[in-house]
Amino acid sequence: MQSYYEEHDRILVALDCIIFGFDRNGLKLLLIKRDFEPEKSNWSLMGGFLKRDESLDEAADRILYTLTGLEDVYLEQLYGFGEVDRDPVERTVSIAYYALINIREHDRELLEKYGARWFPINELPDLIFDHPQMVEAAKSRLRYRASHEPVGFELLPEKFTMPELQILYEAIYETKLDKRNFRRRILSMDVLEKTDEKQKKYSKKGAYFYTFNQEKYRAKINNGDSLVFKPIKL
Amino acid sequence: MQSYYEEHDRILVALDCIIFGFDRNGLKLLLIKRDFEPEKSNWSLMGGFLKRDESLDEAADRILYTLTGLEDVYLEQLYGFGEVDRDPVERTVSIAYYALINIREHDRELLEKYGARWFPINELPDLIFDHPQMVEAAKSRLRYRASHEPVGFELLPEKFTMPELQILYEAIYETKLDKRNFRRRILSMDVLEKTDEKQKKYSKKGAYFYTFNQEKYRAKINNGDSLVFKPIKL
DNA sequence: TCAAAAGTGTTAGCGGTACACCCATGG
DNA sequence: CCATGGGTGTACCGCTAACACTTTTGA
Repeated sequence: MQSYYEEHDRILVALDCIIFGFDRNGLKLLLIKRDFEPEKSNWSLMGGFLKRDESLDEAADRILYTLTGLEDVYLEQLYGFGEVDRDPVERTVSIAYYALINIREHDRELLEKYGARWFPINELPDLIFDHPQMVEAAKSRLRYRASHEPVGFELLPEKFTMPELQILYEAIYETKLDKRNFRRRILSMDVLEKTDEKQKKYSKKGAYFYTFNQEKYRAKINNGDSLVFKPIKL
Repeated sequence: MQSYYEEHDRILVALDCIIFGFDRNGLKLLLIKRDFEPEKSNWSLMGGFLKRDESLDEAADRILYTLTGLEDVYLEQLYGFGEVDRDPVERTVSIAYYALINIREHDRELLEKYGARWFPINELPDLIFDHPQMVEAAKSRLRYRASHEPVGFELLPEKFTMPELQILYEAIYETKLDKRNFRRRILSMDVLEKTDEKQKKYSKKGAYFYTFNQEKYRAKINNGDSLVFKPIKL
């Protein structure tokens, strides 16, 4: 009975990406200047439409790649936004994804091409449609994830210092954390490797670089060592 | 530039509902016998297609109402499933929702009409398409929600006993809990009202009925009394 | 009177949190 | 030599988890 399928509405399925980055000044979001009507030249999340021959995840990857030139980055589906009037032109459903990328590693030319800019998370411009809701949902999901899994490292370069990691967590949770307790907690997870190198850019003493040992983490998880990453106080 | 929209693919958007119920024998899922091809007469989640003039939430409400005759029940969006070949007939994206309903309150005639049946959560028949994944996702979401918010009460009648509530939590977490610790924890939330009535069906002594005080709960939340419902050990 | 489920308190150990001083170095 | 940020240890408190007996009453 193919006809059961045929009598229903076909709808535009969009994808929108909330792209997080981080530097020592805090969390950032990558936004673009929309280059078509309506809302042309207003700030928007990077988005696109789902093609018939690609999965939702593939489409999200493609859209992120189009803007940043990055592949294999952390990308997680967030929520489906489907109010009838969310797009004034035509009925669309949008599946929002959020991405965590290393803010230093993206293709500057592409960013320019799309009129993209990094905005501090607390100084966002007005966004089109329901994009502000999407951003809120993404912030909240990021907080949840970061307290249960080591996603924070996706936002940092390969080598990072404890003070940097702490600044990141403070930015995600919008709170101050105690230096000693933070270090203890993170190190007790036993998935960081201390290097001998020091970061001397931001202090005279210098801070040791650490790396995240992904294999060690996976091994723990597979061992059933549940809850390696304990929730961090809000 | 309307044409920017026009050049893209329109796709069938489906919705599927994972419907949870509960009785003293455990968690149940409401499944239907699919009545059209393909996979006709195989077990399936209750589903339907999104109409152009309704939001995703409205569509999910409608689909749930169609099967159960219930309105205003707990219904939360779960995840968007969008593999290219998830439906062999035509490309569809399905947004899964899960519902928590009181297993005693649904329209038996409707259930019969759709060939629906309650299955114990651990004795599900083979399900079509990617529905097994959807069920797994729903179980995991339910566990998360139940440890952070008082959603468990959605699955119980207005009046319920402590032993019943405990059985429910044990079913959700698939674990045994200590009676004394459980009661203390639940009562410390201070949102249950003890009644003078006793449930005498299941024991000679009888167990007191309690009711959930929704207003008290909301008041607490609005007061910023965060984390009223402490996570329950896995 | 006894079987079966309901109800009730205490304690020990662990983990979270608060807290203050020394270290290394470049300017 | 001093200013700046990096690095370290301890003590208390509260919460979690472990644990066993009494109560009620229908059969």
